[in-house]
Amino acid sequence: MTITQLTYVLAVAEHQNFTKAAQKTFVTQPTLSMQIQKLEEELDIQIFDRTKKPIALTEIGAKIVSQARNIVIEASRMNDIVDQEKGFVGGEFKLGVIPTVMPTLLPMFLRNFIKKYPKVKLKIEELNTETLLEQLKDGHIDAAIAATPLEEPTIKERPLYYEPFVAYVPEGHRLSGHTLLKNEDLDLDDMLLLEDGHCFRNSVIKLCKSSRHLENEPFTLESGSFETMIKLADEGLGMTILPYLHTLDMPESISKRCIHFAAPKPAREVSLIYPDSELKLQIIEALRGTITGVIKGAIAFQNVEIISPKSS
Amino acid sequence: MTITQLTYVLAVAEHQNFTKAAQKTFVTQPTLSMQIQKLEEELDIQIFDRTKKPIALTEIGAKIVSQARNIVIEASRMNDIVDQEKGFVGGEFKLGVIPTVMPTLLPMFLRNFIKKYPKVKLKIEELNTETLLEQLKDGHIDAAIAATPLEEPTIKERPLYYEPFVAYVPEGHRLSGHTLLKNEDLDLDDMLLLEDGHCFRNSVIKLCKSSRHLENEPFTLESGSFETMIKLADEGLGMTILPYLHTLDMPESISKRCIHFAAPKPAREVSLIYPDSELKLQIIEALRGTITGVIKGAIAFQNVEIISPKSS
DNA sequence: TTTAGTCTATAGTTTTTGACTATCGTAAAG
DNA sequence: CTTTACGATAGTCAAAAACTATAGACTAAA
Repeated sequence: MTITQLTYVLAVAEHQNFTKAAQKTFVTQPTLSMQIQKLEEELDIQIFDRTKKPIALTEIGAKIVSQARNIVIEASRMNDIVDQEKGFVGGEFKLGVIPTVMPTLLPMFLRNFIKKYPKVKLKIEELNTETLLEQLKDGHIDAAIAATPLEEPTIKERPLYYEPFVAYVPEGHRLSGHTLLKNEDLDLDDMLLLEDGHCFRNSVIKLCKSSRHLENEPFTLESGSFETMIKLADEGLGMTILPYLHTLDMPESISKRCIHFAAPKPAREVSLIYPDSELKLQIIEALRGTITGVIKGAIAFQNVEIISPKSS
Repeated sequence: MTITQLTYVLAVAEHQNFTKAAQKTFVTQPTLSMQIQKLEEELDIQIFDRTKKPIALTEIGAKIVSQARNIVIEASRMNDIVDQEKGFVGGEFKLGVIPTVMPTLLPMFLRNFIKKYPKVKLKIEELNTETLLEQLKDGHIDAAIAATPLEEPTIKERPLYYEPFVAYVPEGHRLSGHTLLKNEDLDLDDMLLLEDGHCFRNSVIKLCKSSRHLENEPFTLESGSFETMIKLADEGLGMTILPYLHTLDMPESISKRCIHFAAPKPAREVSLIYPDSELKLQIIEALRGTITGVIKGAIAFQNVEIISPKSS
């Protein structure tokens, strides 16, 4: 049994296809076939059921794969140890980011980060929280930025900052003219929401405690971007809630209609999350350091009330 | 990096000597030298400091070795998984046993065990608790039988049975003639103890709560075997405490001088202990099953008070 | 019912590497 | 100053891991 064989097994288990797995592991398909056969022979057990289409794991195969993953994770941690010792922070690093954080946070720290850690090949993907968690668990991404707390048992959370919610209230709206809002002022009925799948949507729904009817809305308008929602609000279709950082680079004409909440301000906790295998911890720490560094200038610590992103 | 290389590293780290490590891993010394060099080159780090005599780990080397151990343990667990699936219980298994349990428990279950699991090559060694724990931690033995609770963080305990203490009171002793004893009746002054290093000694000292002077005894007689202690007691040098199983195969002439304790009987907890890596768990389970099976016939469950073996 | 396409297994070959024997170099011990 | 102990190096061989080419099985479309 070799670590290489185990990575082959993991690749096949993931792609359910020898050919694709071979590409992903940068060997030819026969190589991969033979090595897996050899491992099966050595353990004297069938890992894959090749009669099924697509190829499937046998019962014992599933256990083998799970253990193989442990071994491969432990093995790759060896490099982490060495890197950490050398003070080297580099290599490929895949970061997932939720859509409502992506456009505001990224420009703030990315330049700093790649300057400070030029050897890290950062690959950033925009994904919703659900997909983020899946991909963290199966190792497709190394870490992610998401709204927390998520209370996932195998995922660790390191808070980065607390971002207050800000209300965007168009002219003529019943709340227009207020200087400070309270949670009780909100009503789901005239609230424009992000489309389903955004965790920010859940937070806003939670915020509107006075919600009368979560289902059976006669009609609702939902959009995928805050910019659209602001436009819809200006059309008189209601108000909306924005995360604070989104309000920073707005033209005066729009930002003047933003109303803050009274303390404790409702806010979302934005965290760096990663699997508890803690691979590439030195890069995760580097990311966290950079982000908290730049964010300090933008968000002063305030008296906040954290709104959980979890639905229900 | 291969698993083989890691086992070589572990062997060298353990023996602090390439030649011995090579013997233990069944390869020649140059093979081992080269593989370790190759690993050091791959990681671009020095694992061993070869200038020191005997050879020493570098600072980073110690971390590497620790992680190598993790990987090798996870790898060997792969076999466990396969064995468990096949219902196969076999292979070499090293069991440590404390001296005061060895002669009584072993004959009771050994025959049963090797009959039921003929493929297990059981290697049994008599060791004191301290050595037992060391060797469990560094993997020299797979499991052990010892008096518990030990409260070792990395060691798991599975109680096998509770063995009451029995007093051996020679003719003419102040307690002779009693039918039931109480803890308060005991006095360290006329108590014959096993020599230092036996955990049973600690238990007995704990049992004699009324001990006046743990140190500065004018003179004490200590022996390594219960048989000697019985003889010494018969010579009028005091009384002694025996574990219940020891009293079972005694001639009537001796057993008639054994006095039991009143409930709750002081007793020792005898457990199967093993590292929390839980390697060879299926053999450990097999052992536990066999022992608890045979012990049921010998020790009825009774109202007992557990005396910890830890010397406080 | 062919036929083309998709996948995995097999055959044959080359390259890599793990292991061996023999021997050297060096540092501590006699 | 030699001897011994121990790790490194050189050179060789065999096992094994990789590759290319292709066969065989199965699916789905013509």
